[in-house]
Amino acid sequence: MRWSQAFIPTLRDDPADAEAVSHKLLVRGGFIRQLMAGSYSLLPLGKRVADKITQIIRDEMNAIDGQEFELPVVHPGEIWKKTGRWDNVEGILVKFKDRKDTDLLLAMTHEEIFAFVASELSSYKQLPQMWYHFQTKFRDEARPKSGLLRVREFVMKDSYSFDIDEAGLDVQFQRHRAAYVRIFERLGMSVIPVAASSGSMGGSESIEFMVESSAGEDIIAVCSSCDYAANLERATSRVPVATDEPWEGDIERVATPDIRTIAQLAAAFEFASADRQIKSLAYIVDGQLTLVLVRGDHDVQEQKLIDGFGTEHIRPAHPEEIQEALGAMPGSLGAVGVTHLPVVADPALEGRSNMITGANEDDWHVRGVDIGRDIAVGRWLDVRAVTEGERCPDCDGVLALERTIEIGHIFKLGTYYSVPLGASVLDADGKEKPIVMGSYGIGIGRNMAAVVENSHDESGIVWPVNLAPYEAVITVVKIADEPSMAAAEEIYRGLLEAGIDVIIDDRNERPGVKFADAELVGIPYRITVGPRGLAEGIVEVVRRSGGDVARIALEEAAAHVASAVTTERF
RNA sequence: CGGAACGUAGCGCAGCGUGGUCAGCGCGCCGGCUUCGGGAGCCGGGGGUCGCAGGUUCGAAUCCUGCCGUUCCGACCA
Repeated sequence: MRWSQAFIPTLRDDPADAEAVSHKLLVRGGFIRQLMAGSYSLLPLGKRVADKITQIIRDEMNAIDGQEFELPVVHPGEIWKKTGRWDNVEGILVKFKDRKDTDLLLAMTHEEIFAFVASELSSYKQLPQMWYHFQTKFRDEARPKSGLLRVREFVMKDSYSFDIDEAGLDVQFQRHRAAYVRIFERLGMSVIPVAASSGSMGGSESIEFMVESSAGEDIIAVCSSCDYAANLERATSRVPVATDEPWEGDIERVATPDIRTIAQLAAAFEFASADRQIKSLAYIVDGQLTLVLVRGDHDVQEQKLIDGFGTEHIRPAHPEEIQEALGAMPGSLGAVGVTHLPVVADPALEGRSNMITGANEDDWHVRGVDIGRDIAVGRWLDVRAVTEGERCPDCDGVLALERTIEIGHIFKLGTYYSVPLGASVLDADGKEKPIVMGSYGIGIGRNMAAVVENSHDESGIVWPVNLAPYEAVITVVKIADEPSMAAAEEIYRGLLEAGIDVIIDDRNERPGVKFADAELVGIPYRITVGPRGLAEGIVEVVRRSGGDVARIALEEAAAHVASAVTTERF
């Protein structure tokens, strides 16, 4: 490719509406342009990178016996009604009608359609199967942001496994896990697989693949000394066993005028430090007001409530609802003596005594509370958000919290989709059994952005050779100088013959402009050809990553760079 | 969905308070000359229904109303 003929619209200034580094650099480097909120056009450079990511994923999917499909992006509503998602998925699912007034939708994922195709399977002898495709998804996200990191329309590689039983699913799940680790390695990212919440749509186990980034939206807890890592949505930790000072006798009322918060109470009474308090939160769970108790210095992780109760219909109760149910306002709530409402408590409270909590009467608390004796806990449920510095649940290490981007996610689905869609086979005994499914996704654009988040400097993007839109650029310092052009053309031909993705910068621009563009775009190797070097028979080879400069004889330049590029590919 | 900000040339912005040569600047773009190893200089150009629609006014980028769009914080995110 000749740069003078290429459409590579680089910009000097950051786009005004970009915040994330990857967003700024991908726009400035001429990789993407926004069409509307959460929707981007891939320009030639962006398309080249996306294709390389796609090919790496395809390789690895094929390596675990995946078979590539291509399913439609517009689906009949009917199929989604069978699994319930037509009605259950709120907001992000775009529905519309065709001219015959048939309900249609834009695919936000493809479980239904793959399961529908899989209903053609009839015998356990045909299993296992592993199917995948690269296809556009549309999710009408309430808040797209950060360029390619969170969009509404995007291409995802999603694969689906089909097995006769859980044991088979385990195998496919583990194969995917290993394949994903290889994929992210080849994309140049150090990935952290973490245990994740599987959401409410079926599924027993899920692993998210996270990469550290300040632009990320997820927080994970990582152990300093073992391989424990989990999304904060389900991370756990060991809480040191508390030894409560003994309290003789019954609970005692304490007047606490105008005290509404844990901190105020702790400040007011020396016996009421936050870890001695019981925080009582009122949630509406499936329409039922429910008390959720955690230690005063702990916070509730709402996803744990959702997972624990198995419903997404959870929200904090309104003050009026609380007043009606408990006779007091938030700030004075407690579960002592509460038997008419479900009470859920975090295990960190188990066995505690001599605690203090709200009296369900404004301006009053009670002290001397023994959880086992005084509170009718209906269910112990880990609902607590882990915090930085707590002890690892698996070893003696300490947990650190890290902000991350989710770049892949694998799920065990079970029979959630196969049952309603009739995807079943006969087993060896001639009995009909629903196919056990798994689903596994990687977003192409988000991965492109994640790589940029992790690999850039002040000058621009630093692509790994595996993803670079061009692996080498030949920068002709002075195109009017005929020996320079001739030498550059010679190297160009040599690299093309060696199968290197090369672009020759033959623009009539000043050298500084070309250098800056090459760095912004992030091409791994730059060969600078100019009169100064040619006078000595050499050209310069600059490595984008690290900036090493090598002076190479003109005749050897193409072979030198071809060899460097080839050894870096994997 | 709650809160906030913004919308003027391809990009980045000023101008709106106190309506009237306010249609402007920088970069980019086109032509010319000089330059040419880190985002050149000079000269000359092209380019905008001031997001859209109403309204107020003799007169609206500027004031009022409505709408649309984009971004940020939060909620949400199979």
